[in-house]
Amino acid sequence: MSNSRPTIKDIARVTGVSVATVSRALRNLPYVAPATRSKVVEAATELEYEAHPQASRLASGRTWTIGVVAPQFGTWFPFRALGGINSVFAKSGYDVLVSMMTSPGDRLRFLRDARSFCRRVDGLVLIDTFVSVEGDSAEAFFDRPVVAVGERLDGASSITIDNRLAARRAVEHLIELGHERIGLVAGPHLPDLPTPVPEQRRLGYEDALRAAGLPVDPELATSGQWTATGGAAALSRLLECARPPTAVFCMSDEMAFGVLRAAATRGLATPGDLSVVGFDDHDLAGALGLTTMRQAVDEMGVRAAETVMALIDGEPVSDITWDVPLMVRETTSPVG
Amino acid sequence: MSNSRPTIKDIARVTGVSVATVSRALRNLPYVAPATRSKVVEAATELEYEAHPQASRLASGRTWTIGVVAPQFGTWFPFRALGGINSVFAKSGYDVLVSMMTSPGDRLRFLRDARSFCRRVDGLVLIDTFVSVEGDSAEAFFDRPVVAVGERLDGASSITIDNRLAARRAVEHLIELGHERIGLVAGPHLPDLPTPVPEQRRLGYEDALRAAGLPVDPELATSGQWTATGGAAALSRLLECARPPTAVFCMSDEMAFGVLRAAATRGLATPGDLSVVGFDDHDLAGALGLTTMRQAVDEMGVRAAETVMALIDGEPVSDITWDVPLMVRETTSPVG
DNA sequence: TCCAAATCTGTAAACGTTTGCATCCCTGGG
DNA sequence: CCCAGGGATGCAAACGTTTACAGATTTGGA
Repeated sequence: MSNSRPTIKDIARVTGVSVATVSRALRNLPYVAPATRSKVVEAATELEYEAHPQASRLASGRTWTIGVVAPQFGTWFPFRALGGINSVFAKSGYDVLVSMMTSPGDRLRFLRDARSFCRRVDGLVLIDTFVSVEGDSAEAFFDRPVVAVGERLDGASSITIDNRLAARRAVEHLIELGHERIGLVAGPHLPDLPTPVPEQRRLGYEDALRAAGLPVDPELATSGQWTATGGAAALSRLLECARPPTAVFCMSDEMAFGVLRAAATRGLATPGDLSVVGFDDHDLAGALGLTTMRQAVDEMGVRAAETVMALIDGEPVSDITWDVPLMVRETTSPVG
Repeated sequence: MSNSRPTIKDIARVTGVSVATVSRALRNLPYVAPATRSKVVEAATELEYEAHPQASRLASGRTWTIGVVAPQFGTWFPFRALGGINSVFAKSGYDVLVSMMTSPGDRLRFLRDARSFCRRVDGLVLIDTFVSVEGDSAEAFFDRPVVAVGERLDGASSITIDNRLAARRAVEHLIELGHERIGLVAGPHLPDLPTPVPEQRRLGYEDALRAAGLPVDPELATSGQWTATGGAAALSRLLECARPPTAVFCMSDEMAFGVLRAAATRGLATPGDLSVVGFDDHDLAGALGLTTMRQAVDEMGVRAAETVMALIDGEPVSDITWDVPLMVRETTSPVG
């Protein structure tokens, strides 16, 4: 009659043991006789039994679910990270619950909903959210282990990069090639997205210049709005300078793509007339030959997933700084 | 003492009614006196009560969760769709559980795990998965309402585009500009990803040529591997023809980006020497000035989300074909 | 005034697990 | 031979809701 799925009771009846023993046998708990265990396992496979997720979650308190919070507005970074995160959890038996913030302002909505969101998950991965948890530590506020990728958060493990150092390295690469007028295409500091990232990268840019004894010319720094279109516009502005740059450092690859495009439409050769270095190692960077700083986002995602599982298992909070290697490709060359 | 979250019993005790009444009051069920309801609601907000998700799921059978299955290998399309889907569910109180397929071969793993995955969700959105459900209809197999985006599935609602017609329109655009030698940069038909998409787009390409009385020259069709790098290589091959094309149609924007890049490094002007039209309207297409066929993925995602909710509410299966408008930008011009 | 229907509320049984505790059995050391 | 201790199992109480059912109360029409 009932073609619905078998319950633990069915297995118990078929094998002639109690539900408690079935439960223990199937979860590999100790104190189950080998013979009993195999009998139970056999019956379970036979009947295609699988524990009812909601029931076992209610009883055990474990949800076997990880919440991932990501911004929807930056498309490339979070998706890549999500891929890395997912690949780990798929193997480990965790479900992945995603919550996306559709606009920077959504951070507020998220914080308001956070407590109810948290009840559904055993742990949390925050990607580039830049939520600030007033007072409380993250773990206390969310009542769950938290790992943040791309940002640092009190009471949470974090997977970050050294934005300042990476930016400095990018600019040093240009300096080593002999460039002295180096433009900066910056991501703006959005008023409702309190990220220190653009500031850090700007400082790294200035670090490199100063260390080389070069002047920091404010005329050479302009905003690219974090978009390719904005990057194109930024280059136009830079080229109108009295002494235009021979190279530019862009805070993101997307902006660099815009710069590349704008240069091409103006008949400027890259890297002949203009060297360009980006930041991210976007999916398309390799194919388009863009020299850039590689942020290995998928690997960071993998690490984030492993870290949150470690936290759940009781290991202490940790901070990891990921390396950002320079990928030299075809958009940078000696000045000339 | 206990600082744990309040349960429905606490509300019942505080307000002096039974748990049943509390449950009914908070879920806006009928047969609750207005005075009682407001008293309960007040107490609930006061105590910051929120129903324990696992408990209510166990009791009601509703999970208030939607499963989204997406390929991880095509980065742009699924992430955009996920964004659209999420924006709807965030408002509707559904959680979004994602499962990503890390390789085309993962479709098999997914099918194996599908039944257990399904128990956690009320409905399913499949993005470009091309799973084939032997025999059963999708709804019967998954035991849940299903909507497929980018593909058609028996027993599921679907949100698709007319790939053949869209490709035809793209090529017609080139023909109208006077081009007669039109190359095709195709996505290959992967052996373990049974998608009809590349075949359909190829047919559309041929439709347009034939309708205009132009020959279909097999030398002008080559594979771009669905990647920018592959697109660049594809153009090299096309240019080695005895009579190279004056225009190319690419089955994806990513491949088109590669073509654009390869043209530039060869000193070919776009669109002066080579017109290019892509397919997708990738995030970067606008900024790079690529003429392309616009697949409004986020809107399709929104529609998919609405459709799965409709299915859950008992509405019948439906098929929607989404329009794919031509976005004329700066990579196509009259043959010269 | 009376009765049926409609509205409101409570009791208690699900939902399908997990787990603390008690029990029984077996083994081995003294 | 006895007893301690641990392995193996079962019983039954959670876990925190939802919901069928049954009373209780109110309403309205005759």
